[in-house]
Formats: sequence, C-alpha cells, structure tokens
Amino acid sequence: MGRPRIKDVAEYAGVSAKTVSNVLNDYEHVSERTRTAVREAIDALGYRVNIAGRQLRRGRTGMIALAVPDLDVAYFAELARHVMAETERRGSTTLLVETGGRHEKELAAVRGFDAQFTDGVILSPLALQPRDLADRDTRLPLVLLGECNLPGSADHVAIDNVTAAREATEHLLSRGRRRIAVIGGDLHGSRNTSRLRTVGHQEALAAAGVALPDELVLPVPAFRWADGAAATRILMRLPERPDAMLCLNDHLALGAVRALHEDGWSVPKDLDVVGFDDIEATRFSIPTVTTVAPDKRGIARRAVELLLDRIDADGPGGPAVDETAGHRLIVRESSGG
Amino acid sequence: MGRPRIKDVAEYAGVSAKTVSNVLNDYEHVSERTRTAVREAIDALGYRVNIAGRQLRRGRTGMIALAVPDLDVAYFAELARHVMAETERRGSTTLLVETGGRHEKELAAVRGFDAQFTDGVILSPLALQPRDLADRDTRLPLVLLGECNLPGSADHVAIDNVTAAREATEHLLSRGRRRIAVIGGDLHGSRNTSRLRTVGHQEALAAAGVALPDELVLPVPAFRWADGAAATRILMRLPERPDAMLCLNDHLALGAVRALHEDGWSVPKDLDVVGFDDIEATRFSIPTVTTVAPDKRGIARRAVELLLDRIDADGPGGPAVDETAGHRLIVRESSGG
DNA sequence: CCACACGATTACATCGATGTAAATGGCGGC
DNA sequence: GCCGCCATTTACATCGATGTAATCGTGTGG
Repeated sequence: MGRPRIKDVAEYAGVSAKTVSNVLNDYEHVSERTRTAVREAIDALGYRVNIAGRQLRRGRTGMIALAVPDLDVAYFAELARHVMAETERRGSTTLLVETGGRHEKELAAVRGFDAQFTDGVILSPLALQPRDLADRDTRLPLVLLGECNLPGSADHVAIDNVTAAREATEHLLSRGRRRIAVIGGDLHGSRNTSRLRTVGHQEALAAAGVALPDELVLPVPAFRWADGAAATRILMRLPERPDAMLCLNDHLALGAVRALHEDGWSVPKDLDVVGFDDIEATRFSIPTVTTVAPDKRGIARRAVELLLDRIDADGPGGPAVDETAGHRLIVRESSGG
Repeated sequence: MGRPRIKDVAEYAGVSAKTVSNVLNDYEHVSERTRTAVREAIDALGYRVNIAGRQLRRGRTGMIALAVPDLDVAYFAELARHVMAETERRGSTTLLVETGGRHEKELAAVRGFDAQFTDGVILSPLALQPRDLADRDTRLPLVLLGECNLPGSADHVAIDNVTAAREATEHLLSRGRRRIAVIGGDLHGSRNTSRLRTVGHQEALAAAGVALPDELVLPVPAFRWADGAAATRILMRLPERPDAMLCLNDHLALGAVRALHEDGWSVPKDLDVVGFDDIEATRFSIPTVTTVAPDKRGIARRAVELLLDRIDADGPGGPAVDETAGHRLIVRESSGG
C-alpha cells in the first residue's frame, strides 16, 4: 500500500478530508474532540502531507533556494549555514544550489530554476548582468547578496565594500606599508566585488598620498588558494616588490601566505597580508590572518527576512531595498596583530 | 496573468494539452510538425513545467536530498560539490541539507523530510542508530555515506577506514614515531568513524609491537579546528608526551598544528601530524599536512548511481549494497614529505 | 416557539500534468 | 472500394490537498 493520504486519515478518524486539512492548517473552528481524533489518526497511520498536492493547490512550496558560486569557498559555506538556520527558524526549507559563477546557472536561479519549486531565491551572483534582471518575472522574489551593480530590480544585501577595503588599506598604511598589492583586484573587470574593493583601496592610498602602480593590481581567475599563491609569485618577481598584500578574500590570502613561506619570506616581518571574509581557517593558520569580517549572520538574517516578507506579501510589494550589513577589521598575526 | 500552463501552450499551438505533454516528455509518436509548433509555443509563452503538477501525477520530483552534518567541515562541502555535479549530469537536482549531526534531523532525512519532496536521500550520518533504520519505509531509497554499523537496511558507500588508519599509522611508525596519539579517537563511543579508525591504528601498533596507552586516545566533542587545538594542549601536558598526532580529520590536524606552533613545537621536527580527508587547506597550510585522501569523486559517483538506480527501479529492488571506495595516503610536510 | 446567528463540518471544484484508452486519419493490400 | 494497421492525437480521469460555499446543528434573543 502506498503512503496514507488525507482521505485515509479522514476515514480512520471518521471525518471528512477537509476537516483533516483544517486540523493540519490550524483552522480555528474545529472542535477539540475532532482535533484530537484527527491527530490520533495521523499518528496511527503515520500520515504526512504531500507537498506536491499542497503546492499545486496553494502555489507555495515553503522552500527557498540559496544559490552561491562555490561551496568550497568557506565564506559561502558559512553563509549558507546561517541562511539555513534562519529559514529553518522561520519554518521554511533552504535548497542549496551551486552556480560555479556561471552565467547560465545564475540566470536559471533568477528565473527560479525552470521548475518553480521554490517560493523565492537568494542569489550571490558573479556573472549576472544588469540586463539579466531587466525583464525578470518579479513574481518570484529575489534577494541578491554581495556587490553587484544591478540597481533597482531586486532586493540587495551587502557590506560597504569600498569602506571595508579603505579601512583594511588604512591599517596597512598605518603599519608603514607603502607598496600594497591587491590580489584579486580589478578596476575595470565585471566582478563588482573586485572593483569596489579596489576603489576603496585606491581611496585610502590617495588620501595618504601614496601611489598605486598598475602592476600592483592583479586580477585572478578564481578566488582560491592556488590563485592567491600564483598571484603572489608574480608580484614578488616585480622589480620593485610589494611590502603588503591586500587579498580580496581569505583563500587568496592563505594562498599568498603559503607562497611567501615557500619562497622564504616572513609574514608579517617582510610583508603584511590581509584578507576578506573571516573564514574559520584564518583564525588557525600560521600565521593567523588579518581579515575584514562581514557580519555573516546579519547578512543571512536580513536576506531571509526580506525574501520571506516579499513571499508573504504575495505581490510586487514595495520598491527594491538596498541594505548595508556591518563589517569590522580583525587584526591578526599576518599584519602584526 | 499567472504563469502559462500546459493548456495555454496547447491553445497557442493549436493542439491538445496531452500533445504538449508528449512533446515535453519526448514521446516517440509525435510528428515533426507538431513538435516544432509546440516548441515554438513554449518559447513564445515562456512556458516551464510546474513541478508540483508533475510530481502529483508521477510521484517523482527529480530531486534528491544530500544530508551532511556540517557544511563548514570542508570535506562535506567538497563531497557535496561532487554529488551535485554527478546528479546534475544525470538530470536530477540535489537539495542540500545540514543535519548538525543531530539525531532528530538525521531521522527526518531517513524519512524523507516530512514532506516527500525528494525521490531519495543520501545521508552522511553521525547520530543514527541501527534501530532508526529497522522500521524505515523502504519505498524511499536511501544511501548512507561514511562509516556506520547499520547493516543491511540501506545501501552504503565508505572507504575502508580500518585499513586507511592502519596505513597512516604504519607511515608514522616507519618514521620512528612510537607514542602516537589519536585525536578524535574513541574505541567505545557511538561515532563509528572514530571507532574504526582507532581500531586500524591499534592494529598497526600491535603489529609493530608498540603499546597504545589509553591516555593517547582522545575523543573530541566535534571535528573542528578548535577541538584539534584543545586536544593537542591536553596531550602535550601528559607526563610522557606523544611524538605524533593521528587526527581523524583534517580540521583537527590543522588545529593541532596551530596549537603546537603556538606552544613552540616544530612540525614535523618535534612531532608528526596526520589528518584524514585531504581538504584543500592541507595543501596550503604551513606546514602542508599529510592526510588520508578518500576518493571523494568515486564516493559521490557511486552513491548517486546507487540511489538513482533504486529510484528508477521503483520498488524494493535488490538487497542493500555495501561498497568500499578507494583511498590513499598523501604524505606532506607535516610528516616529513 | 420561531427566526437567526454562528460554530462546526462537509461536498465539490480546482490547482497542472500525465497515464489510459479510445478516436482519428492516412495508407497499403486484397 | 473496403478492411485493417499503425502513427498520431485527443478526451477524460486522476494524483493529494485545500478554497469556496453550502449544510448541519445548537443555542439565544425576541
């Protein structure tokens, strides 16, 4: 025999299917007697609602999707945990999807994955273009995470990347560093996080009257250990070497630290290294790594809140919201902390 | 207007709804003319199947769940990537769920999460008990990952933990180590990975005629950096200190390396450290960390294969399968590599 | 004692897609 | 010219849950 259906529960309890449904949905006008009878029937038969039937009727699944570029990047894994914890607290389920930063996958996320099995989407985009959002179906609530110059069309939560980078660079300047390279930096590329953080870096240098030669801004193919290590080797071969590395995430920073170690440089004696994201590894690496810590829990909480509110509103709702989450610089051994 | 339904497509194309459905499902006997007409209608209207309707009718969602204890543990994040890649390749979608190793959540996973939105479940259990599987509903295919003495009732993929641990310890013995502690080890606890790996360790020591004092087998509350560091401090305060640490995952190993560094010990000069899992961090830490590398891709591939086969079989299928995935010891700096 | 309100319950239609079985129509063979 | 075959297409019922609106029954005020 198949799984029990609501009809089976109804028969067992001697009521109608609709009454069982009413009990399941905490409908007000159900007598205590029937309510317990139905509950007993549910327990006895081991009944569980079929989400497909419910969704078909209600148009909601109770599930949201979180789409991130790469779960191997610890920041996203940590963020995902927070998002999951938050949605669970609010009675929803999170479907986690990896986009690999590929444009087609991010587009699929914006569109609700071809199958509408989610009530809404939280997306941390890398490759998304403004026009991808221009004609999107606004019936599917969407919250974007992290930097992206995609104004107006979707809610958005991010830290103030310019300020964060400026503070990181100010910290390095205050330690006497002057040739500060930006690993993962890029002033003209499409990756907005890179651009904004590089701008912040520039601002800090400009305010201090320090030059930023082009060769010290080094884009990377991906934000992983190996890329940080490779970039470091390139930078250290420059005629005039850098005396600090501002790495746009912690994996790059850890890769830089490793590469410097292999080539016999000491961090922080010879060079300082700073990262972004405050992943757990930076608190246990040798040396521990100074990093800009975004308020991950705050980001997750706010994103989920925005999304679920839109879902509950069940309509276009208000205009898109743009929220700034907090961050702070945590100074550790890699820059003398 | 709401999203287009199959009926809208049918009207637009001038055919019946069932014909559209036939096109969607690649039914053989559809004329080329109708097929293109329907395809055009689908494109024109931007139609996408409603998974709820489909599931209701077919009883399948095309989604499977992967439930792991903790995404912060890089091994699970890496494994999840492989599982996702594999299911995607085979046309399914993976729903990722974090259990936190909590018994109630693992039980929910075994039961299909109260809502049957998945066709099957891949679960990496920590707290599951044999009796949790005894009366499970075998209509929901289930594949278990990692060690768990839960015989017979579900498919199972894992590496040979006893052998893997034995090899790791043999490696340490061959380097002259004799007082080898096991961080995360536990001969009598409920965590099977701990038990089996400790047994393997014991076997290697016994074969070499080396004693294993109880105090060198140290259970930990969780398998994270901080736990490895804490355990290390305890062990290094013993009257007779260990000369090597066999850590039952890489996070513990990295925590141990850090704690040893803080207390002025040199790895691998004073002590060797070995981990399990081959997470990316072990290839970039200072020192890089020797580790037992499970064939993650192989595990993921086989698990997905087993699960999807059971789903396709659409019945109890054959008896539960128990598969062993490959592993190899990768010697790195932390033990002289 | 009746009309009426209101709480509790139910019959029925419906959400969207697809399996079943039957209808349609073109073609070759006798 | 009729029959039967087969490719193609369709009508209809169905999956499970729930919204709508109607029904039932009890208690209350006039």
